[in-house]
Amino acid sequence: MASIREILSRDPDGATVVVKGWVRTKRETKGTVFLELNDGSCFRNVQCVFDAATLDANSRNALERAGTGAAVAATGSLVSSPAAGQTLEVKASALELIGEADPETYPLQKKQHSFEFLREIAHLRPRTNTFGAVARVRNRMAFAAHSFFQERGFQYIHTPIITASDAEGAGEMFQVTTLDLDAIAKGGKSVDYARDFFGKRSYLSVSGQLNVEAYCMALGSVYTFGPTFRAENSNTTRHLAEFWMIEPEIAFAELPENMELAEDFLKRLLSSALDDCAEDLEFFDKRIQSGLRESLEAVRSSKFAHMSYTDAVAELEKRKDSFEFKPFWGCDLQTEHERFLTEQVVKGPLIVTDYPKELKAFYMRANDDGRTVRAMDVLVPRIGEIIGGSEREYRYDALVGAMKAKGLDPAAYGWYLDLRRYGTAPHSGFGLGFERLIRWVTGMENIRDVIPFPRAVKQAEF
RNA sequence: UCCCCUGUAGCUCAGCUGGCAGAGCAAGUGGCUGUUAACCACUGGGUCUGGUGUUCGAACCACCACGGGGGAGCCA
Repeated sequence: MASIREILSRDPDGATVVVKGWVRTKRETKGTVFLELNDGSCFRNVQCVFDAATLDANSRNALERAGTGAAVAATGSLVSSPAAGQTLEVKASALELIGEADPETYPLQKKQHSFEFLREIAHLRPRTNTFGAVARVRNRMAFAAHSFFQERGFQYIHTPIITASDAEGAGEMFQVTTLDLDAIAKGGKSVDYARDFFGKRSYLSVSGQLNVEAYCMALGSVYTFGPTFRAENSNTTRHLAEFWMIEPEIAFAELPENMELAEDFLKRLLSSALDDCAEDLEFFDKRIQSGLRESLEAVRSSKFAHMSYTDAVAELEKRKDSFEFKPFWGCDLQTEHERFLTEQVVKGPLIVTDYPKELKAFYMRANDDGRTVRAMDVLVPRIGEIIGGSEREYRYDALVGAMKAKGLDPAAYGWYLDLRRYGTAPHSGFGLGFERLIRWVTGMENIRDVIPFPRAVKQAEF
């Protein structure tokens, strides 16, 4: 059986084809019925044309009951279409109704639905234009990410999802337990984690970075691409409790090389979207966010701007009055600051480097000035921070000092410190939020609409 | 966690100062010789999110709960 994508690429030579898919719309005139089928293989539908008078009873009955959402198989010949709107169509001679969709109750109609409504039927929304396109782009972006790294000799490392380290320092964690919480609550006793599955408290990982650093110090260029869990009580269009993160880590590399990698990586992903998902992107450009393609094209052919945190703050201070939060050296860059820098100052992606050490994690390489670290955040217009990375602190004493300064116990990081004790070397890496990338590439506003089944605060349906 | 908005038909919404529950789309039926957001006509469709209160009378006012959205913080 050929996919609709494949069928639509053929010549209209009258050959017999069987199209299996789901009915998107049905249009009827007295003698002719038009059925548009989609099978998810591409954005476009294939139009099947039925002459009711020439159909046998079975097909006529199937056609009558084939409403929006029904699964059907149409048999006919592939011909060029006499009407505008499509070049090819299937002149159908038979229709089989595979799975009915009662039009009285099927929630999807042949009209536009709000994303809020579609979120409530997440199991059916992939059957819409928008969510089908999102899924295809998402797939392609994952493929492009692997291709990019594999072509450059990076090794894909599977870092653990469960961790017993409660101090990875990247946010609230979900606790994992096999203890019977109901029984413990009823018993009124305190929890004895020694009796838990791992013999101690354990959590879902908030980052694969610390683990992948170990493999970086053995295999050179490595990356992770896996699910990540954050139990933050954040309710925004850009946070999820469960999301996918890509984290490359490169050995013997300092910050400039890291920035170059991040820029090459993002450009490669954009190129793949523009070239490999042209049809889907055309839809996003037309219906979701106008000017999308042009802005992605512009990024692809631009050079990312670079700015130190200190210079960024100086830039912001010039326009102090236009901000709700007044910028000052040492402040965290607010959303409004990030947007100003990317959308007004550099009008494109911006890499901000060398943040005050107080704002960043313990593992970042300290600069000689004693007050900044070699961090780099990639900010993009509309989205804000899409990548957070750094050169890592590879000097044992400096790393222990940074831990203590942050109130962390070096003893809890024994194996991580071993990496600095034996054959340590400069290395750098970053984390890319995959869903944020998809938001950027598709123009979709809400991060819950670029992952199939979103998990967020008070939201774990489906 | 904080701030703001919102909840009325399957969907998107209107509903004035408190006085008989509305529209468009969808669905059903009929019509139409090729439609493509098809078109035309007709029909059915409601616990106005839930609770409590105020009132002769509540979709509308007050309070509480729940759901949805947006913004901020946290971050990827």
